[in-house]
Amino acid sequence: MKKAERTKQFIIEKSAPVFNKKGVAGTSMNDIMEATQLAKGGVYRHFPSKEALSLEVFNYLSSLMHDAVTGVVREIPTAKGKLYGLLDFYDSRILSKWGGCAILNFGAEADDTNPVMKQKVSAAIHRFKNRIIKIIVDGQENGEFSKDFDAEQYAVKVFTMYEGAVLISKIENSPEYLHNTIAILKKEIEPYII
Amino acid sequence: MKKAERTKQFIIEKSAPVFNKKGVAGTSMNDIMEATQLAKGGVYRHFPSKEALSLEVFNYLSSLMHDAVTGVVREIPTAKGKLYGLLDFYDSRILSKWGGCAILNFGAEADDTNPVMKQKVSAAIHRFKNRIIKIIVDGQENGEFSKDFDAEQYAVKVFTMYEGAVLISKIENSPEYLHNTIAILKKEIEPYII
DNA sequence: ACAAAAAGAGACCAATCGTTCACTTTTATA
DNA sequence: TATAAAAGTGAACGATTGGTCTCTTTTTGT
Repeated sequence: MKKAERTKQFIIEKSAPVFNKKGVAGTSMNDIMEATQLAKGGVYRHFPSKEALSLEVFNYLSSLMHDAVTGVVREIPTAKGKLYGLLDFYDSRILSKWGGCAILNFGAEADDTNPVMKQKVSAAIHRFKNRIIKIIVDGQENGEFSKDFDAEQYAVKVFTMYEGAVLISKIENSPEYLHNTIAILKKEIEPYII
Repeated sequence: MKKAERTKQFIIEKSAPVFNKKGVAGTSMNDIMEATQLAKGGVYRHFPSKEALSLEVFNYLSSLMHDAVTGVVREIPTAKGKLYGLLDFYDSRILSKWGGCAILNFGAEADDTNPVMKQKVSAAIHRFKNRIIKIIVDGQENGEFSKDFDAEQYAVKVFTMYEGAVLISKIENSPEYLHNTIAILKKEIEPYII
């Protein structure tokens, strides 16, 4: 009863980079077998279908990222510090290692074909956005940021520029695009710091 | 001799929205047969493989967009007008009809798996970027824009925000994200207008 | 340590994949 | 309009797809 849970998680973790790099349609169950070193029966005992596995993989990747940012941000007391820390985190981690941003990869594939996945990506975007909004609003309430700092607008800007920067950085093989983009996003906070 | 060329182009045009929506791995030759109403032999006479077709489809979509923007921009005399016209075009056209931005769709799928496609996407990004840079530099040379308008930085910003905005607009089913993003990009030109 | 239950192995399945090819139909040329 | 060349058809190919099922192995509770 405990082994099952462990193996299920193991499969998710080993499959995650495969799905993230090759896409759901581009990943075969043989790829999963190879990544997990399990036979088919071993995988299908824990997941009813490839699609079900792919959904849990997106949940895993999405939560992994979200929790990591949460951990970084929690250690920082000020709203301004949280915002910079969050941006620095997005600058450093994601690229290359696991095949880029899951929201970008799964989102671009799912938007016209997979409503269930699409909704999960939508939820992940909302978490991404809402965390930034909350940090800014908190900062406004305790006097760190001026009231004319448009939290919603800035949050969307971080999302769009970040996703676009991940895309161009990966295609051009140059992390500098992401790095410069983060630098710009940081600079744009300054006018609103009190 | 002329029929062949016409049919080849016909196949590319009918396949384009299919590949753009479902992805290369997610599109089967049966999908292409259905979209073109041709039999398998009819398709394979003009393309040696599905991959070859997908590459020509990306070229087509990429050029289609580029040429359309070129057409819009050419009609406008001033650099400032060209820049606004270009942004307005990106705001109005792309979404929904053919399944979003080809650079985003093909790029996100290809970056970790398909070096040939990846290079084509890279070339498309360069064209996107270089056109914006040229407009700005021309505007600086004829005194429309101030010299401290960072052309490269702004061009990358347009790219990243545009691609990110297309992604969030499609996932959230709300074109307003793209619309607001374009509005922000327009506003950010103002300080540099002489 | 033992028996019952859970987990994993892997042969097997029908369906679909991308691709080929012998053939028929259409097109272009004279 | 006759004919050669080009274009398109569709059955068939082996490989691979996602998924099932029976059987063996491992884990678990006592």
